Parts: sequence; structure tokens; C-alpha cells
Amino acid sequence: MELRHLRYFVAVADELNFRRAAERLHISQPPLTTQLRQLEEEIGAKLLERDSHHVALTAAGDVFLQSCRQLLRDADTAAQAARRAARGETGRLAISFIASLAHGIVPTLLRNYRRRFPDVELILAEMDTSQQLEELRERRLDVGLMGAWLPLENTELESVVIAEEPLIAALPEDHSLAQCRSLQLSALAHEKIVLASQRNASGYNRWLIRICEKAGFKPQIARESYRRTTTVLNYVAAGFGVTIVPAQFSRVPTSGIVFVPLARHTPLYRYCAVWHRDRCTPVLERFITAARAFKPRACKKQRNPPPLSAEVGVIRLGS
Amino acid sequence: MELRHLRYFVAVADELNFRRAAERLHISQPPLTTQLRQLEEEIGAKLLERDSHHVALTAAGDVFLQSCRQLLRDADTAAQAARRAARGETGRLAISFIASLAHGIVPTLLRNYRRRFPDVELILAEMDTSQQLEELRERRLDVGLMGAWLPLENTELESVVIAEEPLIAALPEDHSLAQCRSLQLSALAHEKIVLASQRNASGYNRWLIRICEKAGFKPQIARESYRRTTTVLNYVAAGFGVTIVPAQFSRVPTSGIVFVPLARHTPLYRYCAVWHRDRCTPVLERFITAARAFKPRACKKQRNPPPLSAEVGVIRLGS
DNA sequence: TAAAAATACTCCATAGGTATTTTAT
DNA sequence: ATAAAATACCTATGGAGTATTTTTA
Repeated sequence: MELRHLRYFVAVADELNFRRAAERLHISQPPLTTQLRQLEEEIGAKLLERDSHHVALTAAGDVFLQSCRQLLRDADTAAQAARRAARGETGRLAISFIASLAHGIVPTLLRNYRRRFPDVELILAEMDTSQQLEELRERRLDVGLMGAWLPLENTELESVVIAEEPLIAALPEDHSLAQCRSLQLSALAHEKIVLASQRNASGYNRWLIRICEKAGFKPQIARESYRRTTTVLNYVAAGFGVTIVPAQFSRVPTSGIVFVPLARHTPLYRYCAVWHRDRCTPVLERFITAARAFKPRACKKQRNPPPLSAEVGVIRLGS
Repeated sequence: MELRHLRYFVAVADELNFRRAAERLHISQPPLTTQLRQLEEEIGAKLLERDSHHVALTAAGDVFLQSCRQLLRDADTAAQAARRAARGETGRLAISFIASLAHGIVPTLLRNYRRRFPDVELILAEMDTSQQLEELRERRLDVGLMGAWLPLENTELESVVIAEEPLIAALPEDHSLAQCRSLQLSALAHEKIVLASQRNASGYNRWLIRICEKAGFKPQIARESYRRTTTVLNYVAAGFGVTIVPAQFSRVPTSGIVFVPLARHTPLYRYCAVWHRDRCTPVLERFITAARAFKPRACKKQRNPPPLSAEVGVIRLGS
């Protein structure tokens, strides 16, 4: 039994006339007769009662007709569904992201993505960087969103920069530089710098130290054992030192602190999407394309950023 | 797209190896490759990721595989369902029957039938004979069960005898014949006979008069305007006369009445199944076969009864 | 007798076979 | 070097076409 038999049977059942059905199928009448006889033989029952002037469905034919219509519809639907899956319009996508992206980039990016791919099931999880990399390697995640400070060449992971953000200095409000409209990074050369703990922010911290060195000074780290960046801000308010954070933290209302933007030419902090080369499904491809096309408003100035690795050196995380 | 493509794809997806899949399908490997490529071309998407040592499903392939399995199962089920319908194992059967069959033959017959055809939907309706014939002609009924006194030749209706029943005389308990163990029909030649109304029992009444005439006398009809046979029995108890009824009425408890069986050679009253020639579906055929095979215990003595028409003459009912 | 399905046959498109090449490990 | 899929080419089954016959209203 082939779908052809079903198509032919439905045509005959619709027309109740072999010649007209054959016409509709763009074939001649005799092969239609042959195919129908074949079908009846395979089923082992007459589906059509025909004399030379009338064609009628038998009870079996009536039952079979319903099934045929459904089957042909289903076959079509199956092909459609496969096409949609190939286009990345259906399926499932497991996405992770670091906490500092949870309120800025992630919701905007996902809103954008879902507008174009509403039928993809999204599984979201906030995770720190090392956890994400582990899950990506184990192929339990499709894509991770994180700070773009890791060199991923020669691994099974690939990445693309999806957003970048300027830096701001956080100063105690009575600090001598607190009134400035903008600061050179080097202006902080002699300040004590408070940083978040290595465990949570080693990548960011190392990256920051590196850009300070590029700006010509070795920063004086006051302490770096406070878990979250918001805690760091409280230490700044208490006068333990200053800090440098991505611009989004200016939205965290902390009394006793003044935020001052760093000068234009200061490097931007970048975020990237990371995925496993072997898990590159159409859904993921489309997501990456959407993420690549996506640039948050704040960061539209820098086009064609220089390659990531040149900037972050050979810092390595995890096993 | 043909079912062949789906079968081949499922085989390859199961084996994840073209050569083994081809083996399983009893074809060689190259045409399998060709068919799979054709399928992918029609779908417009790669279903399998193959390099020379590994075959793997793509996301689209995975989606399509589920559909294929379902479709192939459904196609099989559809053929099965058609076969079952052709064998009369599924479908619907609208059956009517006269009131006097409702407690004897019908329940037994239906229990018998349903044991073998449990998936046929039964629609049951008690109807008088003329109503049944009307509904049968209008093709709203599949089969009617009624007294076998109608000549149905030269009509679009066909019939077969399904049961027969001896007659008994009902006498007032103080009647001179009430003590007999058995009566000749002719013993009632000079009795007044009470019958049910023409409207409800014209067939039975005419048939009864005819067999009396064959037994050599013209019965004296006392009255025949009482709707139901049970009412007739009350008239007998009240002394208006005697009556002759099918044996099942001996089960109706009526005080003041004695039932006496008629002699062996007295004709039996017969019941038949009637259907429309044009509505002879497999379900109906099987029901007729079951009904024909069915003979209630009480009537097993007479085999091969003489043809119906010879006995009932040219009585005609309805339009 | 006329309209429709079935038959008889012919042809060619294509499913399937055989032999070989390509490819990636 | 090997194992597997792809390619090239050939064969033949069977789907489809043309002409004709059969059937029954």
C-alpha cells in the first residue's frame, strides 16, 4: 500500500466516477481502475460497489475513506513539521546566563527571539560561568550567555559576542573625583580598588586588571572577597575604596555612592553566547543569528570590535 | 512522497546504517540512498546527518521520525478497520421488532449476535408491523423482526424465517375442554373465538383464520377489537369465548384461564427478519446469518419448513 | 444505445540491482 | 586500510497511456 493508492481512492470516492477522478488526478482512467483494484486486493475487501453507471462506497470503503483523508492530512502535516524543525521554528532550546545579564540583555534578547520563533520551547537557567561551561561541555545546555573574557579556540565550544557595555567608576560621594563628568581609567591608578570574589567574578576581575595594565598602571586591589557586586558597592559607600563596574549597576540605588562614566576610549565589557560545536541544531543556529543581530541600544557606537582573544590573553577557567 | 519513503526512512533511523537498513528492507544499499535523498528533497530539509562512518538524525529527522512511525501504524490500522467493516465486525445496525418478540426471541438473538460481533453498534426499536415495513422501505431501518405472514416477493424487501412457535388454546377454566392435555384445532370449530384488533394483529388474525380453514372449519369470531393480546386473555377469562395464541403467552399469569397445547401437526407460527435489498451491508448479512442459524429451544423439531408464501397466500399490508 | 468501467496491450519512468568510487577514520 | 555512503550505470518491474470490449440502465 502506498499513499498513491489512498490519493486515488479519495479522488474516486469524491467524484464517484472513475473518468472524472482520473481527470482530477491527471492520469487516464484504466490505470486508476488498476490501482483501485490493487488497493482492494491488499485490503482484502471491496471498497467500491461499481456497476457500469454508478459507483458507490461500501461500508468498508466508507470507513477507509475517513482514514485515508486523515492519513493524507497527517502525512502533509508531518512534512510541514519537519520543514519547520529544519528552519529552527520548533524544538527546544536550553539557555543559561550569568546573573548580571538576567535583568538587562536576556529579557530583551528573548523577547526579540520569541517574536520570530514563538513555537520554540525555552528552558532558562541562571548559572555562574564555570557551571555553564560544564553544562555546555556535557551537552546539557544549548547556549550559555556570559562575559566574553574566555579564549575558546581549540575547544569544542564556539562563541560570538552579543553585547557590550561601557564601564563606570563607583566612588564614595565625598571622593575628590566624585564631581567629574567623566574619568580616564588612569585617574584611578592610585585608588584602592574593591572587587567581587574570585569565585564569582574571576573572569571580570582579571579582565579589569588587564585593561588597567594596558592603561599603564597596576591597580591596587583593596580586597576581593565579597560575593556579589552589589555588596562591593556597599564597601565603596563605606569608604574601603572605589570600584569599576559595567554601566548597568548605576541602576542599583546605593546611597553614599556616585557613579562616574569612564572615558570614551576605555574598552567596553563584552558578553558572548557560547555553544557546543556538536550541538548546533537549526534552533540554536537561529538563536545565535538573532543574538548576533541583537545589539542593545547603549552600545551601538563600536562596530567591528577587534578579536576577543587579542584582548583577554590566555586566561583559562575550569578543567 | 509515498509510504515507501517513510518505511525506508524509519529503517535507516532504526539502524543508523544504510547497509543494514537496506538488508532489513530486502533491497540493496544504493536505491535506499536514492530514496532517502528523494525524500529529503521533497521535504526540503536534511533528515539525516551522514559522514562515511556515522549516520545521525537531524532535528528535522527526529521530528519526522515520530510522525512516520505514527503514520505507518495509522495506515495499518486503517486497513485493518476496513477489513473489519467488510467482515461486518464494526458498524451500526438499526433493528426493529414487534412487541411480542421483545421478551422472548429478541434478547436471546441479540445476546447471541453480540457475543460474536461486540463492536457493532445496535439501535433497537419496538414497532408494529406496518411501521417497520414503512421504515424498511424508507431505508431508515436495517432489519425488522416480525410475524412471517407477509408475501414479500416482487418487492424490494427480502426476508428469512428466524423462529417458530407452537400454538396454544386459551380457555376459561370451567370450559368443557379445559381438562384436555392436547387439542385438535378442529375441536374449536364451534367455539366463539376472541381476537386482538385488526389494527395491531391483522396479520396474525388472517393467518389464524386461514389455518382454521385448512383444518376444515370457518372460525366464529366473537369480537376482535381489543388492542393487546393480554387484554384478549381477560375477555376469555370473562367467558366471552376462547382464543388461540403463540405458546409464549402461557407465561402471562391470568387467573380464570387454562392453556391447552394444540396437537403436534398444527402449523407453527413463524417469525422472520425483513430487510431492504439495497441496504444489505456486511453487518446486516452477518446479522441475518446469525438470525438464520438461531433457533430457540422450543422449536427444534421442524427442520426445513415449507416455503412461507405457499402457506399465507396473498395477504398484503400497508401501501 | 450510450455512458461508464473493465480488458488488452504497449511503453517508458523509475525502483532496484551491480560495480565502482569517494570519504573519513 | 577499512568500512560505509555516494555515484555511475544498467535492468526490469509496474505505473501509465491508447485502443477496445463489456456491461447495464
